[in-house]
Amino acid sequence: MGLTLENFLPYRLARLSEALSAEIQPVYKDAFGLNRPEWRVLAALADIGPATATALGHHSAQHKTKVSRAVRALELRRWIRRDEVQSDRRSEIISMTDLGQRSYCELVNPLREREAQLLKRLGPEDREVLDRALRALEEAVGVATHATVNVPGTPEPV
Amino acid sequence: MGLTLENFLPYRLARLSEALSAEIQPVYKDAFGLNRPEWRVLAALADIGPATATALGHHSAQHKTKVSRAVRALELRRWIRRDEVQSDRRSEIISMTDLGQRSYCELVNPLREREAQLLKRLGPEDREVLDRALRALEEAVGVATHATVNVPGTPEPV
DNA sequence: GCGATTTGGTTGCATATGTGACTATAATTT
DNA sequence: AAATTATAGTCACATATGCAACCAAATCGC
Repeated sequence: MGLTLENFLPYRLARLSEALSAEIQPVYKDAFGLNRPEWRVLAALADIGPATATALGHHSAQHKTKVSRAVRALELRRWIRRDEVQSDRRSEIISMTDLGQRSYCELVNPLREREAQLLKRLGPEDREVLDRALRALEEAVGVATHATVNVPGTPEPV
Repeated sequence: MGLTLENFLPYRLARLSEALSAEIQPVYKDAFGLNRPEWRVLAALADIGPATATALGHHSAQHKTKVSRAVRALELRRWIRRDEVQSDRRSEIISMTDLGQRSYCELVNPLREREAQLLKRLGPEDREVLDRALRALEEAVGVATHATVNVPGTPEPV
């Protein structure tokens, strides 16, 4: 009759996600005082290079208000810079400053390490399997940032 | 140099979790006005039967303040009831009322359906693989509610 | 080329959540 | 058994977040 929370996929994913996040968070939070939206914007910027806030939001899967606030905070730190774009004066191109670059580099290694430690707890084939499974799920819920085919009935998760 | 958000496990899980949650949420939110902590407490209660708030928190992987607030809200709805326990007057045993039972039943079927629809988008072997992968990860981050062996170096998540 | 609509981004407000302090009771220590 | 410590649960407060309204600029439609 019941549904058994333990086996309920959304619950399992949420629980896992929180656990992983709790393992990762200290790296950007305790050492640098960043919050998650800020860390993500920075990472997105490193991934795709100078871009508009909207593009960063897409690439980091975040609501535009989160991006807006994160961008302001990172700008105050002088980790990023905004430049007007003359062809469209509504938007601005966001890019990392040198300081931002350096900070990101300091940040990214510990993060990679943590992830590696995590993955090391899985066997090599488990890592394989996990990656395939996640890819399938991402496909199924239409969450792949790139190469999204925009299936008709699927509302964009913004 | 970069870390490629797309391939960063914590990010992938968080994104997936949010997407799934967004698919599930309408069922308990729009139709019943429940929020996630409330839904989870109810589900936990259905899973393990009458229990203390602490036990429900463990079983639903939620902070005690979330549980506390959810319990109050559900009590106001008359979906659950609290009974004093004479052997320990600090805690109280929480159980579902008849109304709560009925409501839960109405709730659980649409939720199962949604999950089924989701899983249907994966092939049968993908479902297999996903389950195995998640189990491995749960094991790796020490998040299994039951049968937790409490590995020495692993701090309890709450 | 002017009104209507869309898009990029910000902000006010209401809600959600975690932390730490707190009350009350139970268990442990001595 | 008195004193200490631990546990169950609640609450006040600070922060985080999403929604909706908003502004400004660009695009569309005729």
